[in-house]
Amino acid sequence: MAPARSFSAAVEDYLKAIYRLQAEIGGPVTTTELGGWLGVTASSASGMLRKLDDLQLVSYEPYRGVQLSDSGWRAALRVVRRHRLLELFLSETLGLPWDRLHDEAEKLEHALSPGLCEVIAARLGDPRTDPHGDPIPTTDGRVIEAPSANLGSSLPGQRRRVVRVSDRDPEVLRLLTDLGIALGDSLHVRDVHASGAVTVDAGGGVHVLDPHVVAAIRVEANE
Amino acid sequence: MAPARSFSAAVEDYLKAIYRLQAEIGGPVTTTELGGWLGVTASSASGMLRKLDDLQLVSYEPYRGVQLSDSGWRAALRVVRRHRLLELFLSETLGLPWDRLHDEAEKLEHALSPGLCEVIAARLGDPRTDPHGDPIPTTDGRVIEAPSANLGSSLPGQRRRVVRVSDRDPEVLRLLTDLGIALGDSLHVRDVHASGAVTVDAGGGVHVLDPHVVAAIRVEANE
DNA sequence: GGTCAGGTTCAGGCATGCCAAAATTCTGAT
DNA sequence: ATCAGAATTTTGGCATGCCTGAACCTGACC
Repeated sequence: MAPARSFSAAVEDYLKAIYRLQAEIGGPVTTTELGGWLGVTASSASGMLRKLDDLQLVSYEPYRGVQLSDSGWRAALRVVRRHRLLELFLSETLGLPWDRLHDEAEKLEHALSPGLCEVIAARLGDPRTDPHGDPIPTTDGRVIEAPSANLGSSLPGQRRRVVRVSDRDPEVLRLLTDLGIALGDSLHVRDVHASGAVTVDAGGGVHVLDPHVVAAIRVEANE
Repeated sequence: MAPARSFSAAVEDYLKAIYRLQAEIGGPVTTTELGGWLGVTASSASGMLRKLDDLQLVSYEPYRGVQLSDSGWRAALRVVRRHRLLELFLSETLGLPWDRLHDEAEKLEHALSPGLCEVIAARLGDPRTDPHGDPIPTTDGRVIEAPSANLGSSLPGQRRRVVRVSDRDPEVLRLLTDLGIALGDSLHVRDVHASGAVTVDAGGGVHVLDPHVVAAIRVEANE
């Protein structure tokens, strides 16, 4: 079994970012993408990537992009697990609205000990998903991604259930709250515009969701 | 009203340590004491003190010791508030035993946003004391210290109630748990030894508490 | 094989820590 | 009361981690 050392907050943030970007674009992650995502310059990212490579957390070919190594992958999942458990914990125990969960968890996750993390998990009944529908990795490093599709790939007339919403942009989450759209809700797709906007009937009313919002919403794969 | 900036974890730790030591010894705090408390060399502490003085958080006379300034005092109380609320929160929501609270809170306190802190406070019903009996400072910077005395200053024959136990040493807390002594319990003082040890009847049995343990226990001032 | 967007390296900044050496204050003996 | 040695404190030099901007490479494409 891996030593499961603990890493600096910066290292954890990089690992998590690489994990997320890699999943999103399905291939090696670019220095600039990474820096952009983390809000640091490309030169900072480049420097850190060399370090992560030395630590064997990523495999990094200069000028070619990065990918998580096996141990980097496991380390990233540990951080993601902490993050998502914290989001759920804050939501359950404090009733924090979902648009505030991400930022708070982002800060706390680096200070959460593995021991306390598991106490929280146990208390929550070893949950599988967080309040945004994101799967919570297990302690032994598995993630069960329920198949889902972008709302934008829906066709007019379809009825789709919201199964996952990106926690990255609080604005979007607040908007959805205001529109009365929550996780698990069923949306009737009325129209898919060329611009990427989608018109949906959410039960409470008909709304035009702009592309930015559409991109944040994932729906069940079929039905 | 003060700007209430936010400080680095290191700065917060120094402020909290100065706050605590100042209260304990009732006067300016020494560089070496501070370093010892924080597990850092005196030279590191000295360097930080100059910085804190520049930030106007302390008044620092080289070679003469430090004292918190007004704004340093308020900043320290904010950290203490976060720490103690977290301890209570972890205890209430997770049932974490009191010997594990301090260390977890110590790490989390630097990552807890003011907003979330107040959500927690509200959820707990704006409590006044934490699980060790330490008073929780209010948002406007007041601390109500209930009068209490060291267990060691008791006299044989007295009956004293445990109102506060130092959270600094988990060992002591575990020992007390094992002996069945908890906050609020009544102790019958049997004997006070020259060594500083105290023999008590705790209801569940008679125990000789060594000076280290005695020093951690505070009892109600009178009865 | 030149161009240029993207990537890397270099020099340097800030925060914090350490050790060793210098400075200061304290203490106890005369 | 004084002063030498002990104890404490500060300073200076250096290390690490992470960041930045500027200058310099690379490699993919025309």
